[in-house]
Amino acid sequence: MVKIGTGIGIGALGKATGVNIETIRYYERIGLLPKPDRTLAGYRQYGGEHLRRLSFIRKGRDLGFSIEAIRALLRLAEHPEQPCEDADRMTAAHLAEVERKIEELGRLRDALRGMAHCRAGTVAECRIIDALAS
Amino acid sequence: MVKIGTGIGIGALGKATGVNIETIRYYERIGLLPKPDRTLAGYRQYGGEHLRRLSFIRKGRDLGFSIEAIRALLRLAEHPEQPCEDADRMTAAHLAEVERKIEELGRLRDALRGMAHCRAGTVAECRIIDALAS
DNA sequence: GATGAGGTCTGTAGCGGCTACAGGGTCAAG
DNA sequence: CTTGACCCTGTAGCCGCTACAGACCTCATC
Repeated sequence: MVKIGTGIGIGALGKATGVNIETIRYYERIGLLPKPDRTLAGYRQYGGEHLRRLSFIRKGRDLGFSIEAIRALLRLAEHPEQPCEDADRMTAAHLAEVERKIEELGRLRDALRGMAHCRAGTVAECRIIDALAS
Repeated sequence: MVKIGTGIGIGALGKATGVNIETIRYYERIGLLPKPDRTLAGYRQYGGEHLRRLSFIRKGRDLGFSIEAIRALLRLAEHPEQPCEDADRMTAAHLAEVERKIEELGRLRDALRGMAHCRAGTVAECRIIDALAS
């Protein structure tokens, strides 16, 4: 291992953040995670800043924010003196979207519950098939 | 218009079923909807069977079934003498998946509600950014 | 018969957010 | 010196569409 400065490899970064290695490389490719230094052999070497940034991304993804939303939130986080209206607006919009999806899925669930557990016997009298075919 | 037999065009089929024209062609391409006859000019001509089948597909999609699930359900619907266990099992599995998603989104909603409506003022004290960065 | 508006055709590429290879290089331990 | 774990690049695939470009066809109107 040829070390240039101190840092961790992509595997360690992945373990530390819970992000798949391939995903980390993907984030680099789309410019979400800055390109790290490389060892002489060409291995990526990450530092604390990368770790923090990738954790941020991971948490944002876990909360369901889109990549573009996270990009915007990262830009905001880099400018602590700015007002946080934008972050608030984005979160509210995302929350509304999540609530909308919950309602939609709730309606779906009710529809599915209403037709499931068909004990008719054959497809000819099956309530499920019938619900779709009618 | 060169008519061969009687049938409706792709636009009329789309309107009748609420399915986008491009999507109809897509369904044909992936073998979900059988290839229709063509007029001499090469226009697709759909009949009642296509209409029924596409409605079935549409309803299945509205219920959130995957394309592959719908393919299986269509095969079932074509064999009315068979037992409908499979349809029941698929619906139950899908219902469970929908319920799982609802719970997951509920957790997401709670997390977002807990951090939203940040009135801190600047990003430096923003609860939203903080939640992601910490 | 010319024109224009709308419908339709094929083929291909793009979306989001990864994920999965193939085919190679690198490194440390035994 | 070999083994096995790690890492590299580049590309293609997943799902379910959607959006073109560039052509062709049909019909109503003048």
